[in-house]
Amino acid sequence: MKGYLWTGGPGSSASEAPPADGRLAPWEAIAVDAVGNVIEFWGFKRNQGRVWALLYLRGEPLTAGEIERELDLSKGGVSMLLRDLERWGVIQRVRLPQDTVWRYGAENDLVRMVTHVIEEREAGFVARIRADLAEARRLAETQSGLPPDRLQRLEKMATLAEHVERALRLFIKTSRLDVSGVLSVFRDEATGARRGSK
Amino acid sequence: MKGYLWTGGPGSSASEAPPADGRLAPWEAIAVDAVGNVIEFWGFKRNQGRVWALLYLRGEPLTAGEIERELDLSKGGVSMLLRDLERWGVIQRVRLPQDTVWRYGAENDLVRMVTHVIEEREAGFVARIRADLAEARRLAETQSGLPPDRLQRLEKMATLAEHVERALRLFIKTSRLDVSGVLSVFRDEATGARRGSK
DNA sequence: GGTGCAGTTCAAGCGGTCTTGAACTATATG
DNA sequence: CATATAGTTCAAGACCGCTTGAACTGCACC
Repeated sequence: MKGYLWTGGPGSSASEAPPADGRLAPWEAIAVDAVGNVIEFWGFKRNQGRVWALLYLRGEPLTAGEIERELDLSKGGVSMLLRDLERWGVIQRVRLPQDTVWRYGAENDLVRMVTHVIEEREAGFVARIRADLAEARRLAETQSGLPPDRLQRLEKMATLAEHVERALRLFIKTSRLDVSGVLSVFRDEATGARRGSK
Repeated sequence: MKGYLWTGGPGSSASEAPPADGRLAPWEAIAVDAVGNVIEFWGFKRNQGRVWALLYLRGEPLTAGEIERELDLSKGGVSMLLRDLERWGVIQRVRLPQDTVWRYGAENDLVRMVTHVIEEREAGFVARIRADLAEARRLAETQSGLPPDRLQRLEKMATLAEHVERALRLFIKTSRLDVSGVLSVFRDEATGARRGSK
């Protein structure tokens, strides 16, 4: 997640999508890219978001080949993306009765996955920072001729880090709660729809 | 902000710093790198964080040359980093009375800067996503033969986006409040210390 | 067993940002 | 004015993750 999120001009980012392949409807392309942008913003791959979004919007499971064509991705790429998404539990691999090929359907817990991964990532990251600052403090304290104000500033740094950490935790908890309401709605309708179709 | 934050092994990230230049004390190197990691995590350049941290820890203004040596950076790089930091108001350029060269001192509003930039970035980003999803919905509605459940899923997507947005806003507000207390302490002590020294 | 298609793996290339280092400008000093 | 040092700019290249595409595996069907 870097500045390149903003390098695009005033125009809508989605409209920059290359007019590549075959069937993807314009409104689908826009929605799919929007999700792709969000997911990239959160530190995942853009195409992971796009694949999930396509599967979610379609409502019924697609084959790898279909995904490949719709999103104009390479065979190998699709394989890896699907593996990641499946491992994280945001898509499901199904084999329909009289069918010989795997199909992939969207689960609805994208948000749960994002918060989960973020939580894990953030927690580990923050822990490392804390450990580093603690180590620095330990080393600094053993130094004999160190001016006291320097040590003080180091300690303030550590304090600040702790507060940021608390804020982060709170955010994750809050966003989870906030989103879970929406999620349940998601779940109810969407699974019903998928079961109903095809 | 990407996965490369985690590619480092189990060891502390700070300890991987190359044993390059001259004077930087070990505890300083660790603290400086820790801040660098945080700042990179938030979408800035690692070295921007390292420069600020060095200036903050030292308490008194340094010259560009000193920074260059301490952090083992190139002349040109230091110049650009300092310009960025100054523009954002997190360091201050000062010329001491009987001195001919510029020196740079840390301001204490690093956090204010981070939340500010994040706020701006996030707001613009979220707005774009919303616009894209709205556009997609508009297009989808004009389609005649579209199954109603598809449209429904698109709408749910938009709803979800709004909720995430709300959560984000809340986070920024909260973290600001939470951190402002710490900040004031920072300000009091640190400016005093800087004024007192040299 | 042979053929064809679905799916996986991974080295190589691409596209992006960050850093470097040399040329250039500005400023102080003899 | 000449010289030296501080500071800026920017093209070239380092660096790094993502995607591609070809080789490979697995499986079904003839």
